[in-house]
Amino acid sequence: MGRIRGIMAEAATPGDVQADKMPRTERGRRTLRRLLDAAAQEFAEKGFHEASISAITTRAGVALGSFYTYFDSKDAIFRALVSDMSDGVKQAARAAIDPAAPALTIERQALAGFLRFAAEHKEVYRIIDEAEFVDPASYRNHYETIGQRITERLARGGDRGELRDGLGEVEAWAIMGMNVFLGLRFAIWAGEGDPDSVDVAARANALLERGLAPDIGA
Amino acid sequence: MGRIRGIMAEAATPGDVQADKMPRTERGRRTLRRLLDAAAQEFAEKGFHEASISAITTRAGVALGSFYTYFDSKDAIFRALVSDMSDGVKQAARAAIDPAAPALTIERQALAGFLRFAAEHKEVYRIIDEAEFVDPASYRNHYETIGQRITERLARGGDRGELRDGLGEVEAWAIMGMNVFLGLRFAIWAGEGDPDSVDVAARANALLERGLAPDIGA
DNA sequence: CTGAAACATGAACCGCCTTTCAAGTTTGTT
DNA sequence: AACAAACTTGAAAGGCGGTTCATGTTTCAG
Repeated sequence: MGRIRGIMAEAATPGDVQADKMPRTERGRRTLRRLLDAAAQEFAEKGFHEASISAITTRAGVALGSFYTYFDSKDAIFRALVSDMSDGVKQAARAAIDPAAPALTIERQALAGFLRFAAEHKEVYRIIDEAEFVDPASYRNHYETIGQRITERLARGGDRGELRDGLGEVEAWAIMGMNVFLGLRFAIWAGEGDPDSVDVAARANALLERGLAPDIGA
Repeated sequence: MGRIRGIMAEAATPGDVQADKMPRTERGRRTLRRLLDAAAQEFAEKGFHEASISAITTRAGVALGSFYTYFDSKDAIFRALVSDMSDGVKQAARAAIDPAAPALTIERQALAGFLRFAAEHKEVYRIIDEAEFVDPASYRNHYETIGQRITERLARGGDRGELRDGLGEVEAWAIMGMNVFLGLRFAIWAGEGDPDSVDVAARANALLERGLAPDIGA
């Protein structure tokens, strides 16, 4: 389960910290992991600006000064989290997909996987969303990467005759926006009487399959 | 064009400020308007936390202390802006719609109107988005209200036989997410070779009309 | 014209939080 | 064992920006 698990519960991976700050002992790796876990919680609960480094170090059970052994700044740890979580979202989606399935089935699986992931990792959702303001480049990169992947899937579906030809970036972003907002409404803000992931994904998929039009002959 | 125009170029409306802070003279109304305009720019450029009240008052050509004649806090002026801009978005969408048109046409008009509005008022987009973190209640209220409106339109379309029956909140949020992300990608982040509002709205509408499926007999 | 209310001013207060640093402790290697 | 590098520590520096306030000016009703 890759990097999310990595950051959130196990070992941190190289890309997350500047090279010169990478820990070289077991103790160092443990401290780094604690800081990242604590930061994920703190940022998720308070948001970037309300979160304080001293609260992060307290949560992590580490001295304030130790923070700067691993990160150059508050921004740096936030970026590390975003980068890791972005990878996590992508892997969760990929893991939910059966690449051999028909194009529409793939989209349904991707959405259902995303909804499940969002419900289980609300903090990921919030942190990536806040990156729009704290670390815009990462935010944009996150969605552009996902958009590309969907665009490719649509093209492949077209080649196979399972989808219309000529589908492109517009349709990909439409699908992505659909997925993100359904995640916000039915995973993050989920309420009592709301439909579950599977139902939501099925309804959204019906929309993708035949649009809003009445059934023929109905 | 209602409140956006109101805040952004003309008179401020009562709901935007606490009752006890409402200006009672012409001079006061002028100062309030300058503060709101300056704040819109400042928040859009810097984001809520990087924005400073002293920068807002400088922009507005007003003394620092005067700010507190009109607003209790930095949060308060942000909330006032969000509330106003939220109304502005809704009115822009409503203005773009011909209520007598067929259901799908209405959705296309709403999207095209939104895209045009977003392109012209990028600051609105950013400020409302940042409300997710600065003023979550307003953010949620904004999207829930819009979601309701779309839900109603879908139900009416169903009644008229122009759309499938049984469309509801899931479909409404799917459409809303689609619209928001298309706005982000093709209005806010618009690049050189990108399609214009009309093309994007047309393609999105085709998606709503018939989904992704191949044309029958193609 | 006049006085009270509305509004304007900007220096200073205040708390908060990021970041630094010099001194100490632990780890791992030779 | 012994030493260098890695790591830890928490006090305090250093800034910054939101908010207050006492004083001065403008507005406008009577």
